[in-house]
Amino acid sequence: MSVDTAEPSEFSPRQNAVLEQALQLLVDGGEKALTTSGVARAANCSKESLYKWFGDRDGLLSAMIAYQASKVRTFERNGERLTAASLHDHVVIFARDLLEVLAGDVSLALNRLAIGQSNRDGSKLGKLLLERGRRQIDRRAMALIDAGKRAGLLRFADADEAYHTLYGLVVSDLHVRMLLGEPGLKDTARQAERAVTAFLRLYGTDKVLAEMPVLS
Amino acid sequence: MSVDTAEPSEFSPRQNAVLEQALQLLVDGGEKALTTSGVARAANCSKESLYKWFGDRDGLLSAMIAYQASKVRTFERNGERLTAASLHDHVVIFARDLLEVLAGDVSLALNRLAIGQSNRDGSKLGKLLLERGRRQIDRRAMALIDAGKRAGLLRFADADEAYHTLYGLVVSDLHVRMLLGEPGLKDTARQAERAVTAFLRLYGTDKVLAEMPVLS
DNA sequence: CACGAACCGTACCGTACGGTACGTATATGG
DNA sequence: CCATATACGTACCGTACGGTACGGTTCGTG
Repeated sequence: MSVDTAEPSEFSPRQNAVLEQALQLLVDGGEKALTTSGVARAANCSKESLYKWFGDRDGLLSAMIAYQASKVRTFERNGERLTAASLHDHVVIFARDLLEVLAGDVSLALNRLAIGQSNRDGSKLGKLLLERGRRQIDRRAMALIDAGKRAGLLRFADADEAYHTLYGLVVSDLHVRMLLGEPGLKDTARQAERAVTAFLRLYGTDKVLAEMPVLS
Repeated sequence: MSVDTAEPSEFSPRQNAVLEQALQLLVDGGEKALTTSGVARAANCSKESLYKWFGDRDGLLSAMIAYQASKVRTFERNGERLTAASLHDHVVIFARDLLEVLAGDVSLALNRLAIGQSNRDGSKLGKLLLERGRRQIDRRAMALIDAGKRAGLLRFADADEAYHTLYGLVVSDLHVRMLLGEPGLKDTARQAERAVTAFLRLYGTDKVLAEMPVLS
């Protein structure tokens, strides 16, 4: 396992601590609770410092996204040989991780924030969130899918298409429902298993299909 | 074709016109642009009337959702006999309609609004949006899927599970990306076709699979 | 015509936010 | 010991919003 190297802390430790407090505030009370005065009070810093460090409120929001993205690191698979069983397991683990990330407090809060602003700031935050937050997980999935293809376990023409199919099967409308505040959507395990079964049925080669339960 | 009977206009025509203006304002400028004064000005009505009709700002937002939901009516299939080809076509049409609805200006604006508020109002708007906005499309899809099963074209144990699979295949992460403001996601036709192909491959009986192109 | 209800336009109030300015404390470096 | 920089805390300003009050106007009804 090798961890991705992140640019070492875009911000100073003090600033990171402030951003942490800001995220906590956002998670607890939503965007409305995220006032510059509130952040300063919660983080024991001055508003003047906030504006010096982050420019303005939007800069603070961007910094929060960048900071959170820098915290979430995803591990690359090592190059061990894939079998039908281990591919299945890896994809299931990926699916669960994906659902877990999307269901996280901070992730939901930041997505809500970016979505709420997306039609008045030209979707600056949204772009940031997609680029910094999703690239990691996208790369991990693509690497996994590609490895499956090289091992003769998966078959597809367009890897991106296959990945988006997997994503849709795993997430369905869960993300939007969670963003809308629907409670009780935590049964990720079964959902992940079903999604992976369907994905392998669609893209698996005979080697994989042979080990799957028959359609009853 | 029979149109669903909607409770005839929860609001007066004048109020509907006001809500229409409010929606326009929301679409154009986001939540921040949706001020009570702005709505009153745009709709040529008084703030006092707004508060008399809708109680407070939240009541106005709820009314906007209810009004929009009352506008979107979906048609029920008539009971003609389904064949493999017509099932395919109907599902494709459904998929396209679904993407078209989700990509609509007003739909996106209302979803953004509800999501933005969902962690400070106990997700009242979110619940409303899911209940009033989604039930129609859900029912249409369930009816279609059920008809497919009765015609011996589809096979599944849990219709809800099958529907969510279809939804995920069709929408993938498109909805969230659109909510985040990502531009250029309008190639719905191909996306719908691919999704339906995958869905039928997963849930179609031999009658359906026989008419599908082989996996190359 | 007279009366009342509904409604419009505007002015107003309290509040809370984003952003700025200032006085003070702490720390670093010569 | 002084000088400079950094940051804290507080007070302040302008603005804009949600919500209310009020006078004037339209319109339906007896």
